[in-house]
Amino acid sequence: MTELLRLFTRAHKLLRAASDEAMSAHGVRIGQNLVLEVLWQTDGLTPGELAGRLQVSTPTVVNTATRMEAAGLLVRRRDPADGRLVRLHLTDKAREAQGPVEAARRRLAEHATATLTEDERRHLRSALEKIIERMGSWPAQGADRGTD
Amino acid sequence: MTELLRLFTRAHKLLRAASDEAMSAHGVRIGQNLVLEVLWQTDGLTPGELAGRLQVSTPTVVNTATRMEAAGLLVRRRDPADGRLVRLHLTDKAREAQGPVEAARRRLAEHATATLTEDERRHLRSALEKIIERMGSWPAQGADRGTD
DNA sequence: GGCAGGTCGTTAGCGTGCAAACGAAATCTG
DNA sequence: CAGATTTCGTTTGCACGCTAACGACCTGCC
Repeated sequence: MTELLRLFTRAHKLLRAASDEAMSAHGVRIGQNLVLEVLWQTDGLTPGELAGRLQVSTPTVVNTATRMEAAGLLVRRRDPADGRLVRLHLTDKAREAQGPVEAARRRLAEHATATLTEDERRHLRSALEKIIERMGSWPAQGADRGTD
Repeated sequence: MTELLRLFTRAHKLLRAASDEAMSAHGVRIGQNLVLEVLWQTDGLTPGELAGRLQVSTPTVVNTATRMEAAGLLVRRRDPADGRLVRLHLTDKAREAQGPVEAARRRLAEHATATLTEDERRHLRSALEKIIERMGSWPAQGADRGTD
């Protein structure tokens, strides 16, 4: 039964490594991809907003943003109306990476599930959704953040 | 399609956090669990052997072992026959944790999949195995990558 | 026997996640 | 209006993965 957890860990590690490797070719590391996916849709969010959408802690977003800034993927701008806020804006470089990065991820997902039938993929997706849903009711988990 | 990767990441994060939280109550952190699972079966392995079994890099095992040593879960012993080797031996504390930790993980796995039918769990397990199998053939993964 | 090269564990440095402590800015109170 | 409180981002310090560089040890060859 707990072997399911092990399988999960193993599969995730492989997928993560492959994903990182695939995106690195386009100047994007795996942790930055989450941020990009949101900012490609909605530019100029704050670290806190991003953290909420990504279900990640704010320091994680801040640190990732710092690395992305160093990598020339985004710039920080102080919100003129509220001096506490910082708005993250993508650079052209980041926008140009969208196509290639999304394509790379699509290829990866297809490769990983190549030996699954369409039906199996649907089942997998469904099972993952159920698990995610279910884990919201884990004692120490659902308590605070996560309002998206 | 790539949403499957996102679901995977999300589910893994939730499971990992819950797992860590569940085991921390017994003095074991999530990264240490992999090492323990192997050493509970076969005590006295070297970092390199562990890394091989766990499909993890040797430095990862070394660092984890250092933390586990500090936590009183294992001791390092130089191999008398081969001075390069270090053998990792569990302490009583680590052996006593086996029951509780395994029980906690079993509870977690059952909780996470509580809304899945037995059939769905089997499908999930099968899908994960196929993905793991499949990822062995990802370009940069199994073999070393040439200059392409 | 001694040195070259291979095989170990370790260290250093980085990316990615977390929680807790901190400082600055806005807002709410008296 | 001034002080307390709340709300932000950031910093700090930790866990856990990785690669690359290093140092200790063993082995093989002369």
